[in-house]
Amino acid sequence: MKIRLILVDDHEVVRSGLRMLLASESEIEIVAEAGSAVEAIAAVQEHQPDVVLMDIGLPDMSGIDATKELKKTNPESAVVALTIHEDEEYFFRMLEAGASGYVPKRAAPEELLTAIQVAAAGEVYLYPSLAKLLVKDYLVADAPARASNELDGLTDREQEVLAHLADGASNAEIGETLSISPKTVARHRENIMRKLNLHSRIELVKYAIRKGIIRP
Amino acid sequence: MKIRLILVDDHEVVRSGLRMLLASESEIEIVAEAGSAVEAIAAVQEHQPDVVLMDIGLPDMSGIDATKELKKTNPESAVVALTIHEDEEYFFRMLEAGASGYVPKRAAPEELLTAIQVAAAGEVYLYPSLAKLLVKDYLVADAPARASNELDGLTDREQEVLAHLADGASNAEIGETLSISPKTVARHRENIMRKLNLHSRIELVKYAIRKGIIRP
DNA sequence: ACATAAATCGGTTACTCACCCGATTTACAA
DNA sequence: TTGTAAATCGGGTGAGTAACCGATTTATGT
Repeated sequence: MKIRLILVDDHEVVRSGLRMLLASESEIEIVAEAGSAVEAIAAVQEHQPDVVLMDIGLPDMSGIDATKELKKTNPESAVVALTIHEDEEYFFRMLEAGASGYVPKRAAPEELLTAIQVAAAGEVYLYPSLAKLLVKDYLVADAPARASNELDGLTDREQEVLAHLADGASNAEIGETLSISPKTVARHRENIMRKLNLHSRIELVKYAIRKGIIRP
Repeated sequence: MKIRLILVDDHEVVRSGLRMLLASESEIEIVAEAGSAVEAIAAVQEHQPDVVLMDIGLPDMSGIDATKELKKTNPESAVVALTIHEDEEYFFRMLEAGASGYVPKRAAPEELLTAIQVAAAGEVYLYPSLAKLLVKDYLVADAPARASNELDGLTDREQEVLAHLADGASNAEIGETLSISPKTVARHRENIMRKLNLHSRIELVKYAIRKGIIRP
């Protein structure tokens, strides 16, 4: 079963180069080409390819927006970005648009072939320098959740009360669920606020979200 | 400049197989081997390799914890996980431990070589099925930020007031900064709460964080 | 010209909050 | 044994909140 592919790039020379390169691969069949975003969208709807090799710098619309359009009508067609851009910005926006692969034009030809095969198989190919960016993003994004467990000297009971406070419960409600007096809850709250140097329930909520105690 | 590598796996046969495979690559030099986590940590401190090829299922300590230890003392040594596990769980925990690559044992030998070279170059190699997991995680994690801009019919002024409310300001403070009566601020707050079906400032804070209006 | 929405201002009321004061019991460590 | 810390309970006060009621002015559009 051949991989049915559409080439999208506004430069004829680039397309012919890619055609030559990919023609040597018997697994790949180029069913159409496009020099603009609108041509690409039309070609995809007509041919329903397995993979779309998408440039980002197109004359009429960015490859990112083109990919979003494609994914609306033909979500089964995998999109591989092939571009000169190696910035964080373009990379992440292409992922959000629904791309299954991202390969800079400076990459080795074998890497492009790999990316196409991977995308056709429903997986994701990330060029190493960009994989690094994504991992970095993952680590900083989930950092707060992992940075918890150090709750600045709060006792067990205080942490328990904090969880309910941040959830939006009143002193009375918390007292009921924990089977203690609302005044005791208020006392715990005072101690929490003093220890954390916070002065309102809203600051408590933000603190709890930062520490991963509750979700927004 | 050869890539100096340490093999970590508790099965002698696996190590000898990898030794054979990697010996054929002139770029790679195996400087040590280890059959357990403690051996691995000692070997890394002694040889300071460019890359550590790390199994996860070790007898004394998991490869994940071993990687964490390694990264504390020798952060320059890149770790590539080579394992039978393809679960989300192990993969993400290995990333958090500081791995620069993750290759399942079922992968093709060339992919392992690529991963080692990529890791030695300071980049990150992700096997496609796992890259897909990471991209998926990225898309769901950042979904709230992108889901904003649709602020459920709030007027400009209401959004402005909401931002200050979620920041923790009182009606009086907001009135001062916006040069309007605190009663007007309260009125805006009422309208906001009715439109969003929220009933406390704390819920407003969580809403604002979900929508990306403020940071926790 | 009339309707609609937005933005503004005022009053009232029950409730909660944040902060202060006091206290006892329990438990664990110096 | 004598602290110290944690957890519990209570009173009091001024400020703020959430919820209703009312109103006017100013656009914007039909």
